[in-house]
Amino acid sequence: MKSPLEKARDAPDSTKARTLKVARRIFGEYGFHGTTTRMIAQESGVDISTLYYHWGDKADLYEAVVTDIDEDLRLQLRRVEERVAGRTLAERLDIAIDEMTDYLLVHPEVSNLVLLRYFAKTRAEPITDLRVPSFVSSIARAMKLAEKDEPVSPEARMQVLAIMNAIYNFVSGQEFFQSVVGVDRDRYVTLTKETLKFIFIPAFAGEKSFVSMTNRKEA
Amino acid sequence: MKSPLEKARDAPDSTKARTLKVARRIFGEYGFHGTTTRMIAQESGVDISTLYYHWGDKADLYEAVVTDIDEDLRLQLRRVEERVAGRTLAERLDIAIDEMTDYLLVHPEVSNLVLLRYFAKTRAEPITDLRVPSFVSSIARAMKLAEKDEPVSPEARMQVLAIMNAIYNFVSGQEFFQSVVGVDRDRYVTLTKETLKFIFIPAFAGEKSFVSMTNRKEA
DNA sequence: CAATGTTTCCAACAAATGATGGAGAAAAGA
DNA sequence: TCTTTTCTCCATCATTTGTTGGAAACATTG
Repeated sequence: MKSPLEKARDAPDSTKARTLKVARRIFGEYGFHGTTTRMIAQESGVDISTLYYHWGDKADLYEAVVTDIDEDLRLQLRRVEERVAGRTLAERLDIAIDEMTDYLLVHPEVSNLVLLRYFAKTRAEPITDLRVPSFVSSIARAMKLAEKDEPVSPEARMQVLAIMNAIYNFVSGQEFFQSVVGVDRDRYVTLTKETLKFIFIPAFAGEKSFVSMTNRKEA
Repeated sequence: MKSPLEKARDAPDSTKARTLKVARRIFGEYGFHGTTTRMIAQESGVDISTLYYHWGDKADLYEAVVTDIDEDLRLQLRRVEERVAGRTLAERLDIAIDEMTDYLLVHPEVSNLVLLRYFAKTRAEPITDLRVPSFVSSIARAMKLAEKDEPVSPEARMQVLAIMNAIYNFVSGQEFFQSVVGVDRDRYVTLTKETLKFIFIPAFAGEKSFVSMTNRKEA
């Protein structure tokens, strides 16, 4: 038995699948309260009541979007994980930054939605949780910041969050930051990757990187 | 002749000043569309029409909030700049991270509002621009990422944005990230500072930091 | 084909929300 | 004190927004 969400994924041309895709984009751009059901219906070329027929009320649709995005992100993280297996830490970071940046630039609503859930409250808190905690652990393990079968330390979790957030920020803030930096889109993408590597590779794979974080008092 | 905003700042107990303060907080928590004028009025203990009397319509009030926050942030950046003058780059980073983190934790609506303006569209785009571009340049100069009277390079701008965003994210995402990391608030604050230093000090002041990212002028 | 189930749209409603006019209270100025 | 100005609230309005009932169109099954 398939869940409604899985059904929508199966038939990508169906009205239901199309409305979900549009909802992802618009919720990602305007946030929960900035999005109206009419905006989604109109962009989908569908009557508003059709939306309610398929997805229930606005909060239900939003939950479906969050679940859908979480699943996409999980798959993408797994792909990257496979791609970097067996490499050195510096190489893994290099590849992961490239791949995640490229992926998110094609699906900006993913990072948009994640960031908005981090930073903006909704008046009636939605029920669905992001699967960020499990993603963070799995990335920390892939980076060998934790031993297999050992719990991932708070330090390692914070470091993973810092990396993920830095990528999300540059992707979702593209429009704004591009104008601050004063470059065109291609250059911005290149600069994003270069900057991320410039910052993170020394910290995790530089010469001093095995001096543990907590013992490091000076600099 | 004083602007209305300056007047509100002068008399911190006035209704007008109080409503602005409440508006800062609520716009920061819920974003523009997630905030209703009634929420602000109620939290301020004031009738809704009093709000309109003082500030004009919702967009006008929002603009006043943005301007107000921009000014606070500018002052804080200047304070930090003075505090770190004459030190080494590693020390400057160390101090700046501590100071900015502490400041933003006391005024979380500042980073909330900035981040929401980066990442969330509003249906009717507000007119006021954040003064981020000028802040970025001035920080880059303070970090000696650019020579005096020379334009600040795109590379340097990106690096400054990365630092600012990392701090903003950990402060504004505190509630969410704290639960991901599984620590109490005090520990989270400590971890935030440690993680930021762990990441940024090697990149900018570590041994390999003079291998230029492109053609970064060093200190 | 007939009958049944599914999908879509039109029209409408109720609540929430942004906004205002006007009366009175409070403060400032004469 | 009287007058004028500033401020606050109550009542109300118009629009937007979330949501639904029901009829028609379409598809599926017997």
